[in-house]
Amino acid sequence: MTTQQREPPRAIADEPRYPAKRAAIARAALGLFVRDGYERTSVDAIAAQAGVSKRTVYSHYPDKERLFLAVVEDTYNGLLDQVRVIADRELDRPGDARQKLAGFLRGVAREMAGSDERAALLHLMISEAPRFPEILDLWQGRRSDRAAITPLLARALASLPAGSGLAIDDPAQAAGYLTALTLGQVNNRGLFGLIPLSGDDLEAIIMGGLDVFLRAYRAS
Amino acid sequence: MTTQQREPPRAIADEPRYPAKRAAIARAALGLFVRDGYERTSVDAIAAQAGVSKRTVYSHYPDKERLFLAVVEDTYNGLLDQVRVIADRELDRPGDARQKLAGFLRGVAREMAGSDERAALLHLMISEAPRFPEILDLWQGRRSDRAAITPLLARALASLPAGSGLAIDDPAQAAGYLTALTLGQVNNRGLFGLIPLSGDDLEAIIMGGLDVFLRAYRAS
DNA sequence: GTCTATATGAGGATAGAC
DNA sequence: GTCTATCCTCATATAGAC
Repeated sequence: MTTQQREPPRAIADEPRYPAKRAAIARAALGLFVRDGYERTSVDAIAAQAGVSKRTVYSHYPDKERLFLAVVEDTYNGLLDQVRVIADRELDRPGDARQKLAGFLRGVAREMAGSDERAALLHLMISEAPRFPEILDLWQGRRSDRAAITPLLARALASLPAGSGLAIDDPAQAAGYLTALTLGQVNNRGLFGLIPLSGDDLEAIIMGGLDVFLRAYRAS
Repeated sequence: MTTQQREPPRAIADEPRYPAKRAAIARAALGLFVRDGYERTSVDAIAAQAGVSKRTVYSHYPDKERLFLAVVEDTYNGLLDQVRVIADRELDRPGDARQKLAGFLRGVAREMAGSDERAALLHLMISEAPRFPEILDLWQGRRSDRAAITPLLARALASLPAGSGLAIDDPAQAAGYLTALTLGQVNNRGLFGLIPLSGDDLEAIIMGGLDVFLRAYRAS
């Protein structure tokens, strides 16, 4: 047994490491899953779309289910990471409550509805959740350390200064209502990414809902 | 050609008339479709569940797609009919605005979330909408003469007397916000029937959302 | 990368029951 | 003459083998 000079990419049981091919597979799988759903997407089609052989797919992922869960989880976590970035940028900067909340909600709405794939991911998750308990866990934050949207809003609402003109006694509950009035409306009107919403639509929905919220919670 | 004395159930091309069997098929199909989704439900399973042969399924419905659309449309229309009944009972009776709206919204929420099949129907419609344009039409009211929920609320809001304590200049828009705060929340929290909601949950969501709405639109 | 084993589904067809 | 039970064909899928 001679010692090896170079370490070729090792093929460990289920997870060889050819990052480029793995990424191509994941991208192809995501695109097809969100377009056609889990059941109607064949591993053959994913391999073809990724430009690899089916064998290569199965050398990176043990089976179709785990490929599906992996790409959903990765994409969803990426979306939550983006939400975090938007929160850091918009919620902590100077300005009145309306400006801060509008900046955050607009940013998140554009992030969700702006890209077809991101928008359709939520639709895919809802559609397949009954058959994949892991997706329910993801949705409810039990499978990720990323902060979800409503808790971020709750924190922002809780930290509003006294002079903000708002009277919020239960920030978590209020954040739920604000989400329902804005992002929830985006999801419902767009049927979770099914019906494309224009930037103007998004703006009208977000700002209209935000103003209803502010009227309900204005200090009197 | 002798005239016939009795008219046996005629087998017209696609639609013979054995109402009992047809109903059994429709019931079985609905149950399996909402539980497993369109793709994972086989016509064999539907036939078995209905206690008929597969051939009989195909003698009542030309193919799986149209069976699916028929049961979805019938069930959805039945749900809208129920909403209409609740509206007639709750919205037109005496009482203040809060009582009337609460009665209506609570009734609709219970109708939607109370029965597993009714709740899961919305989930099924959303899930399969990308592949069935007819479902999008149904959802958007282009395929049925039934009034949808938000227009009923808009009419109720528009007819509130001046002394109601509410100031609503755009009833249609306000109805949208009220729906988002109440029934939209029910759908989002319960993931469209995926997560069961107790009666107490429903009550808290509906009344909380309604009170936010009333605060936002109170005459000042 | 192709080839194969195995399974499952849609939809049609045939033979018999009542 | 309509419904049931069964078989058949064709297409397509997963997963593994070479």
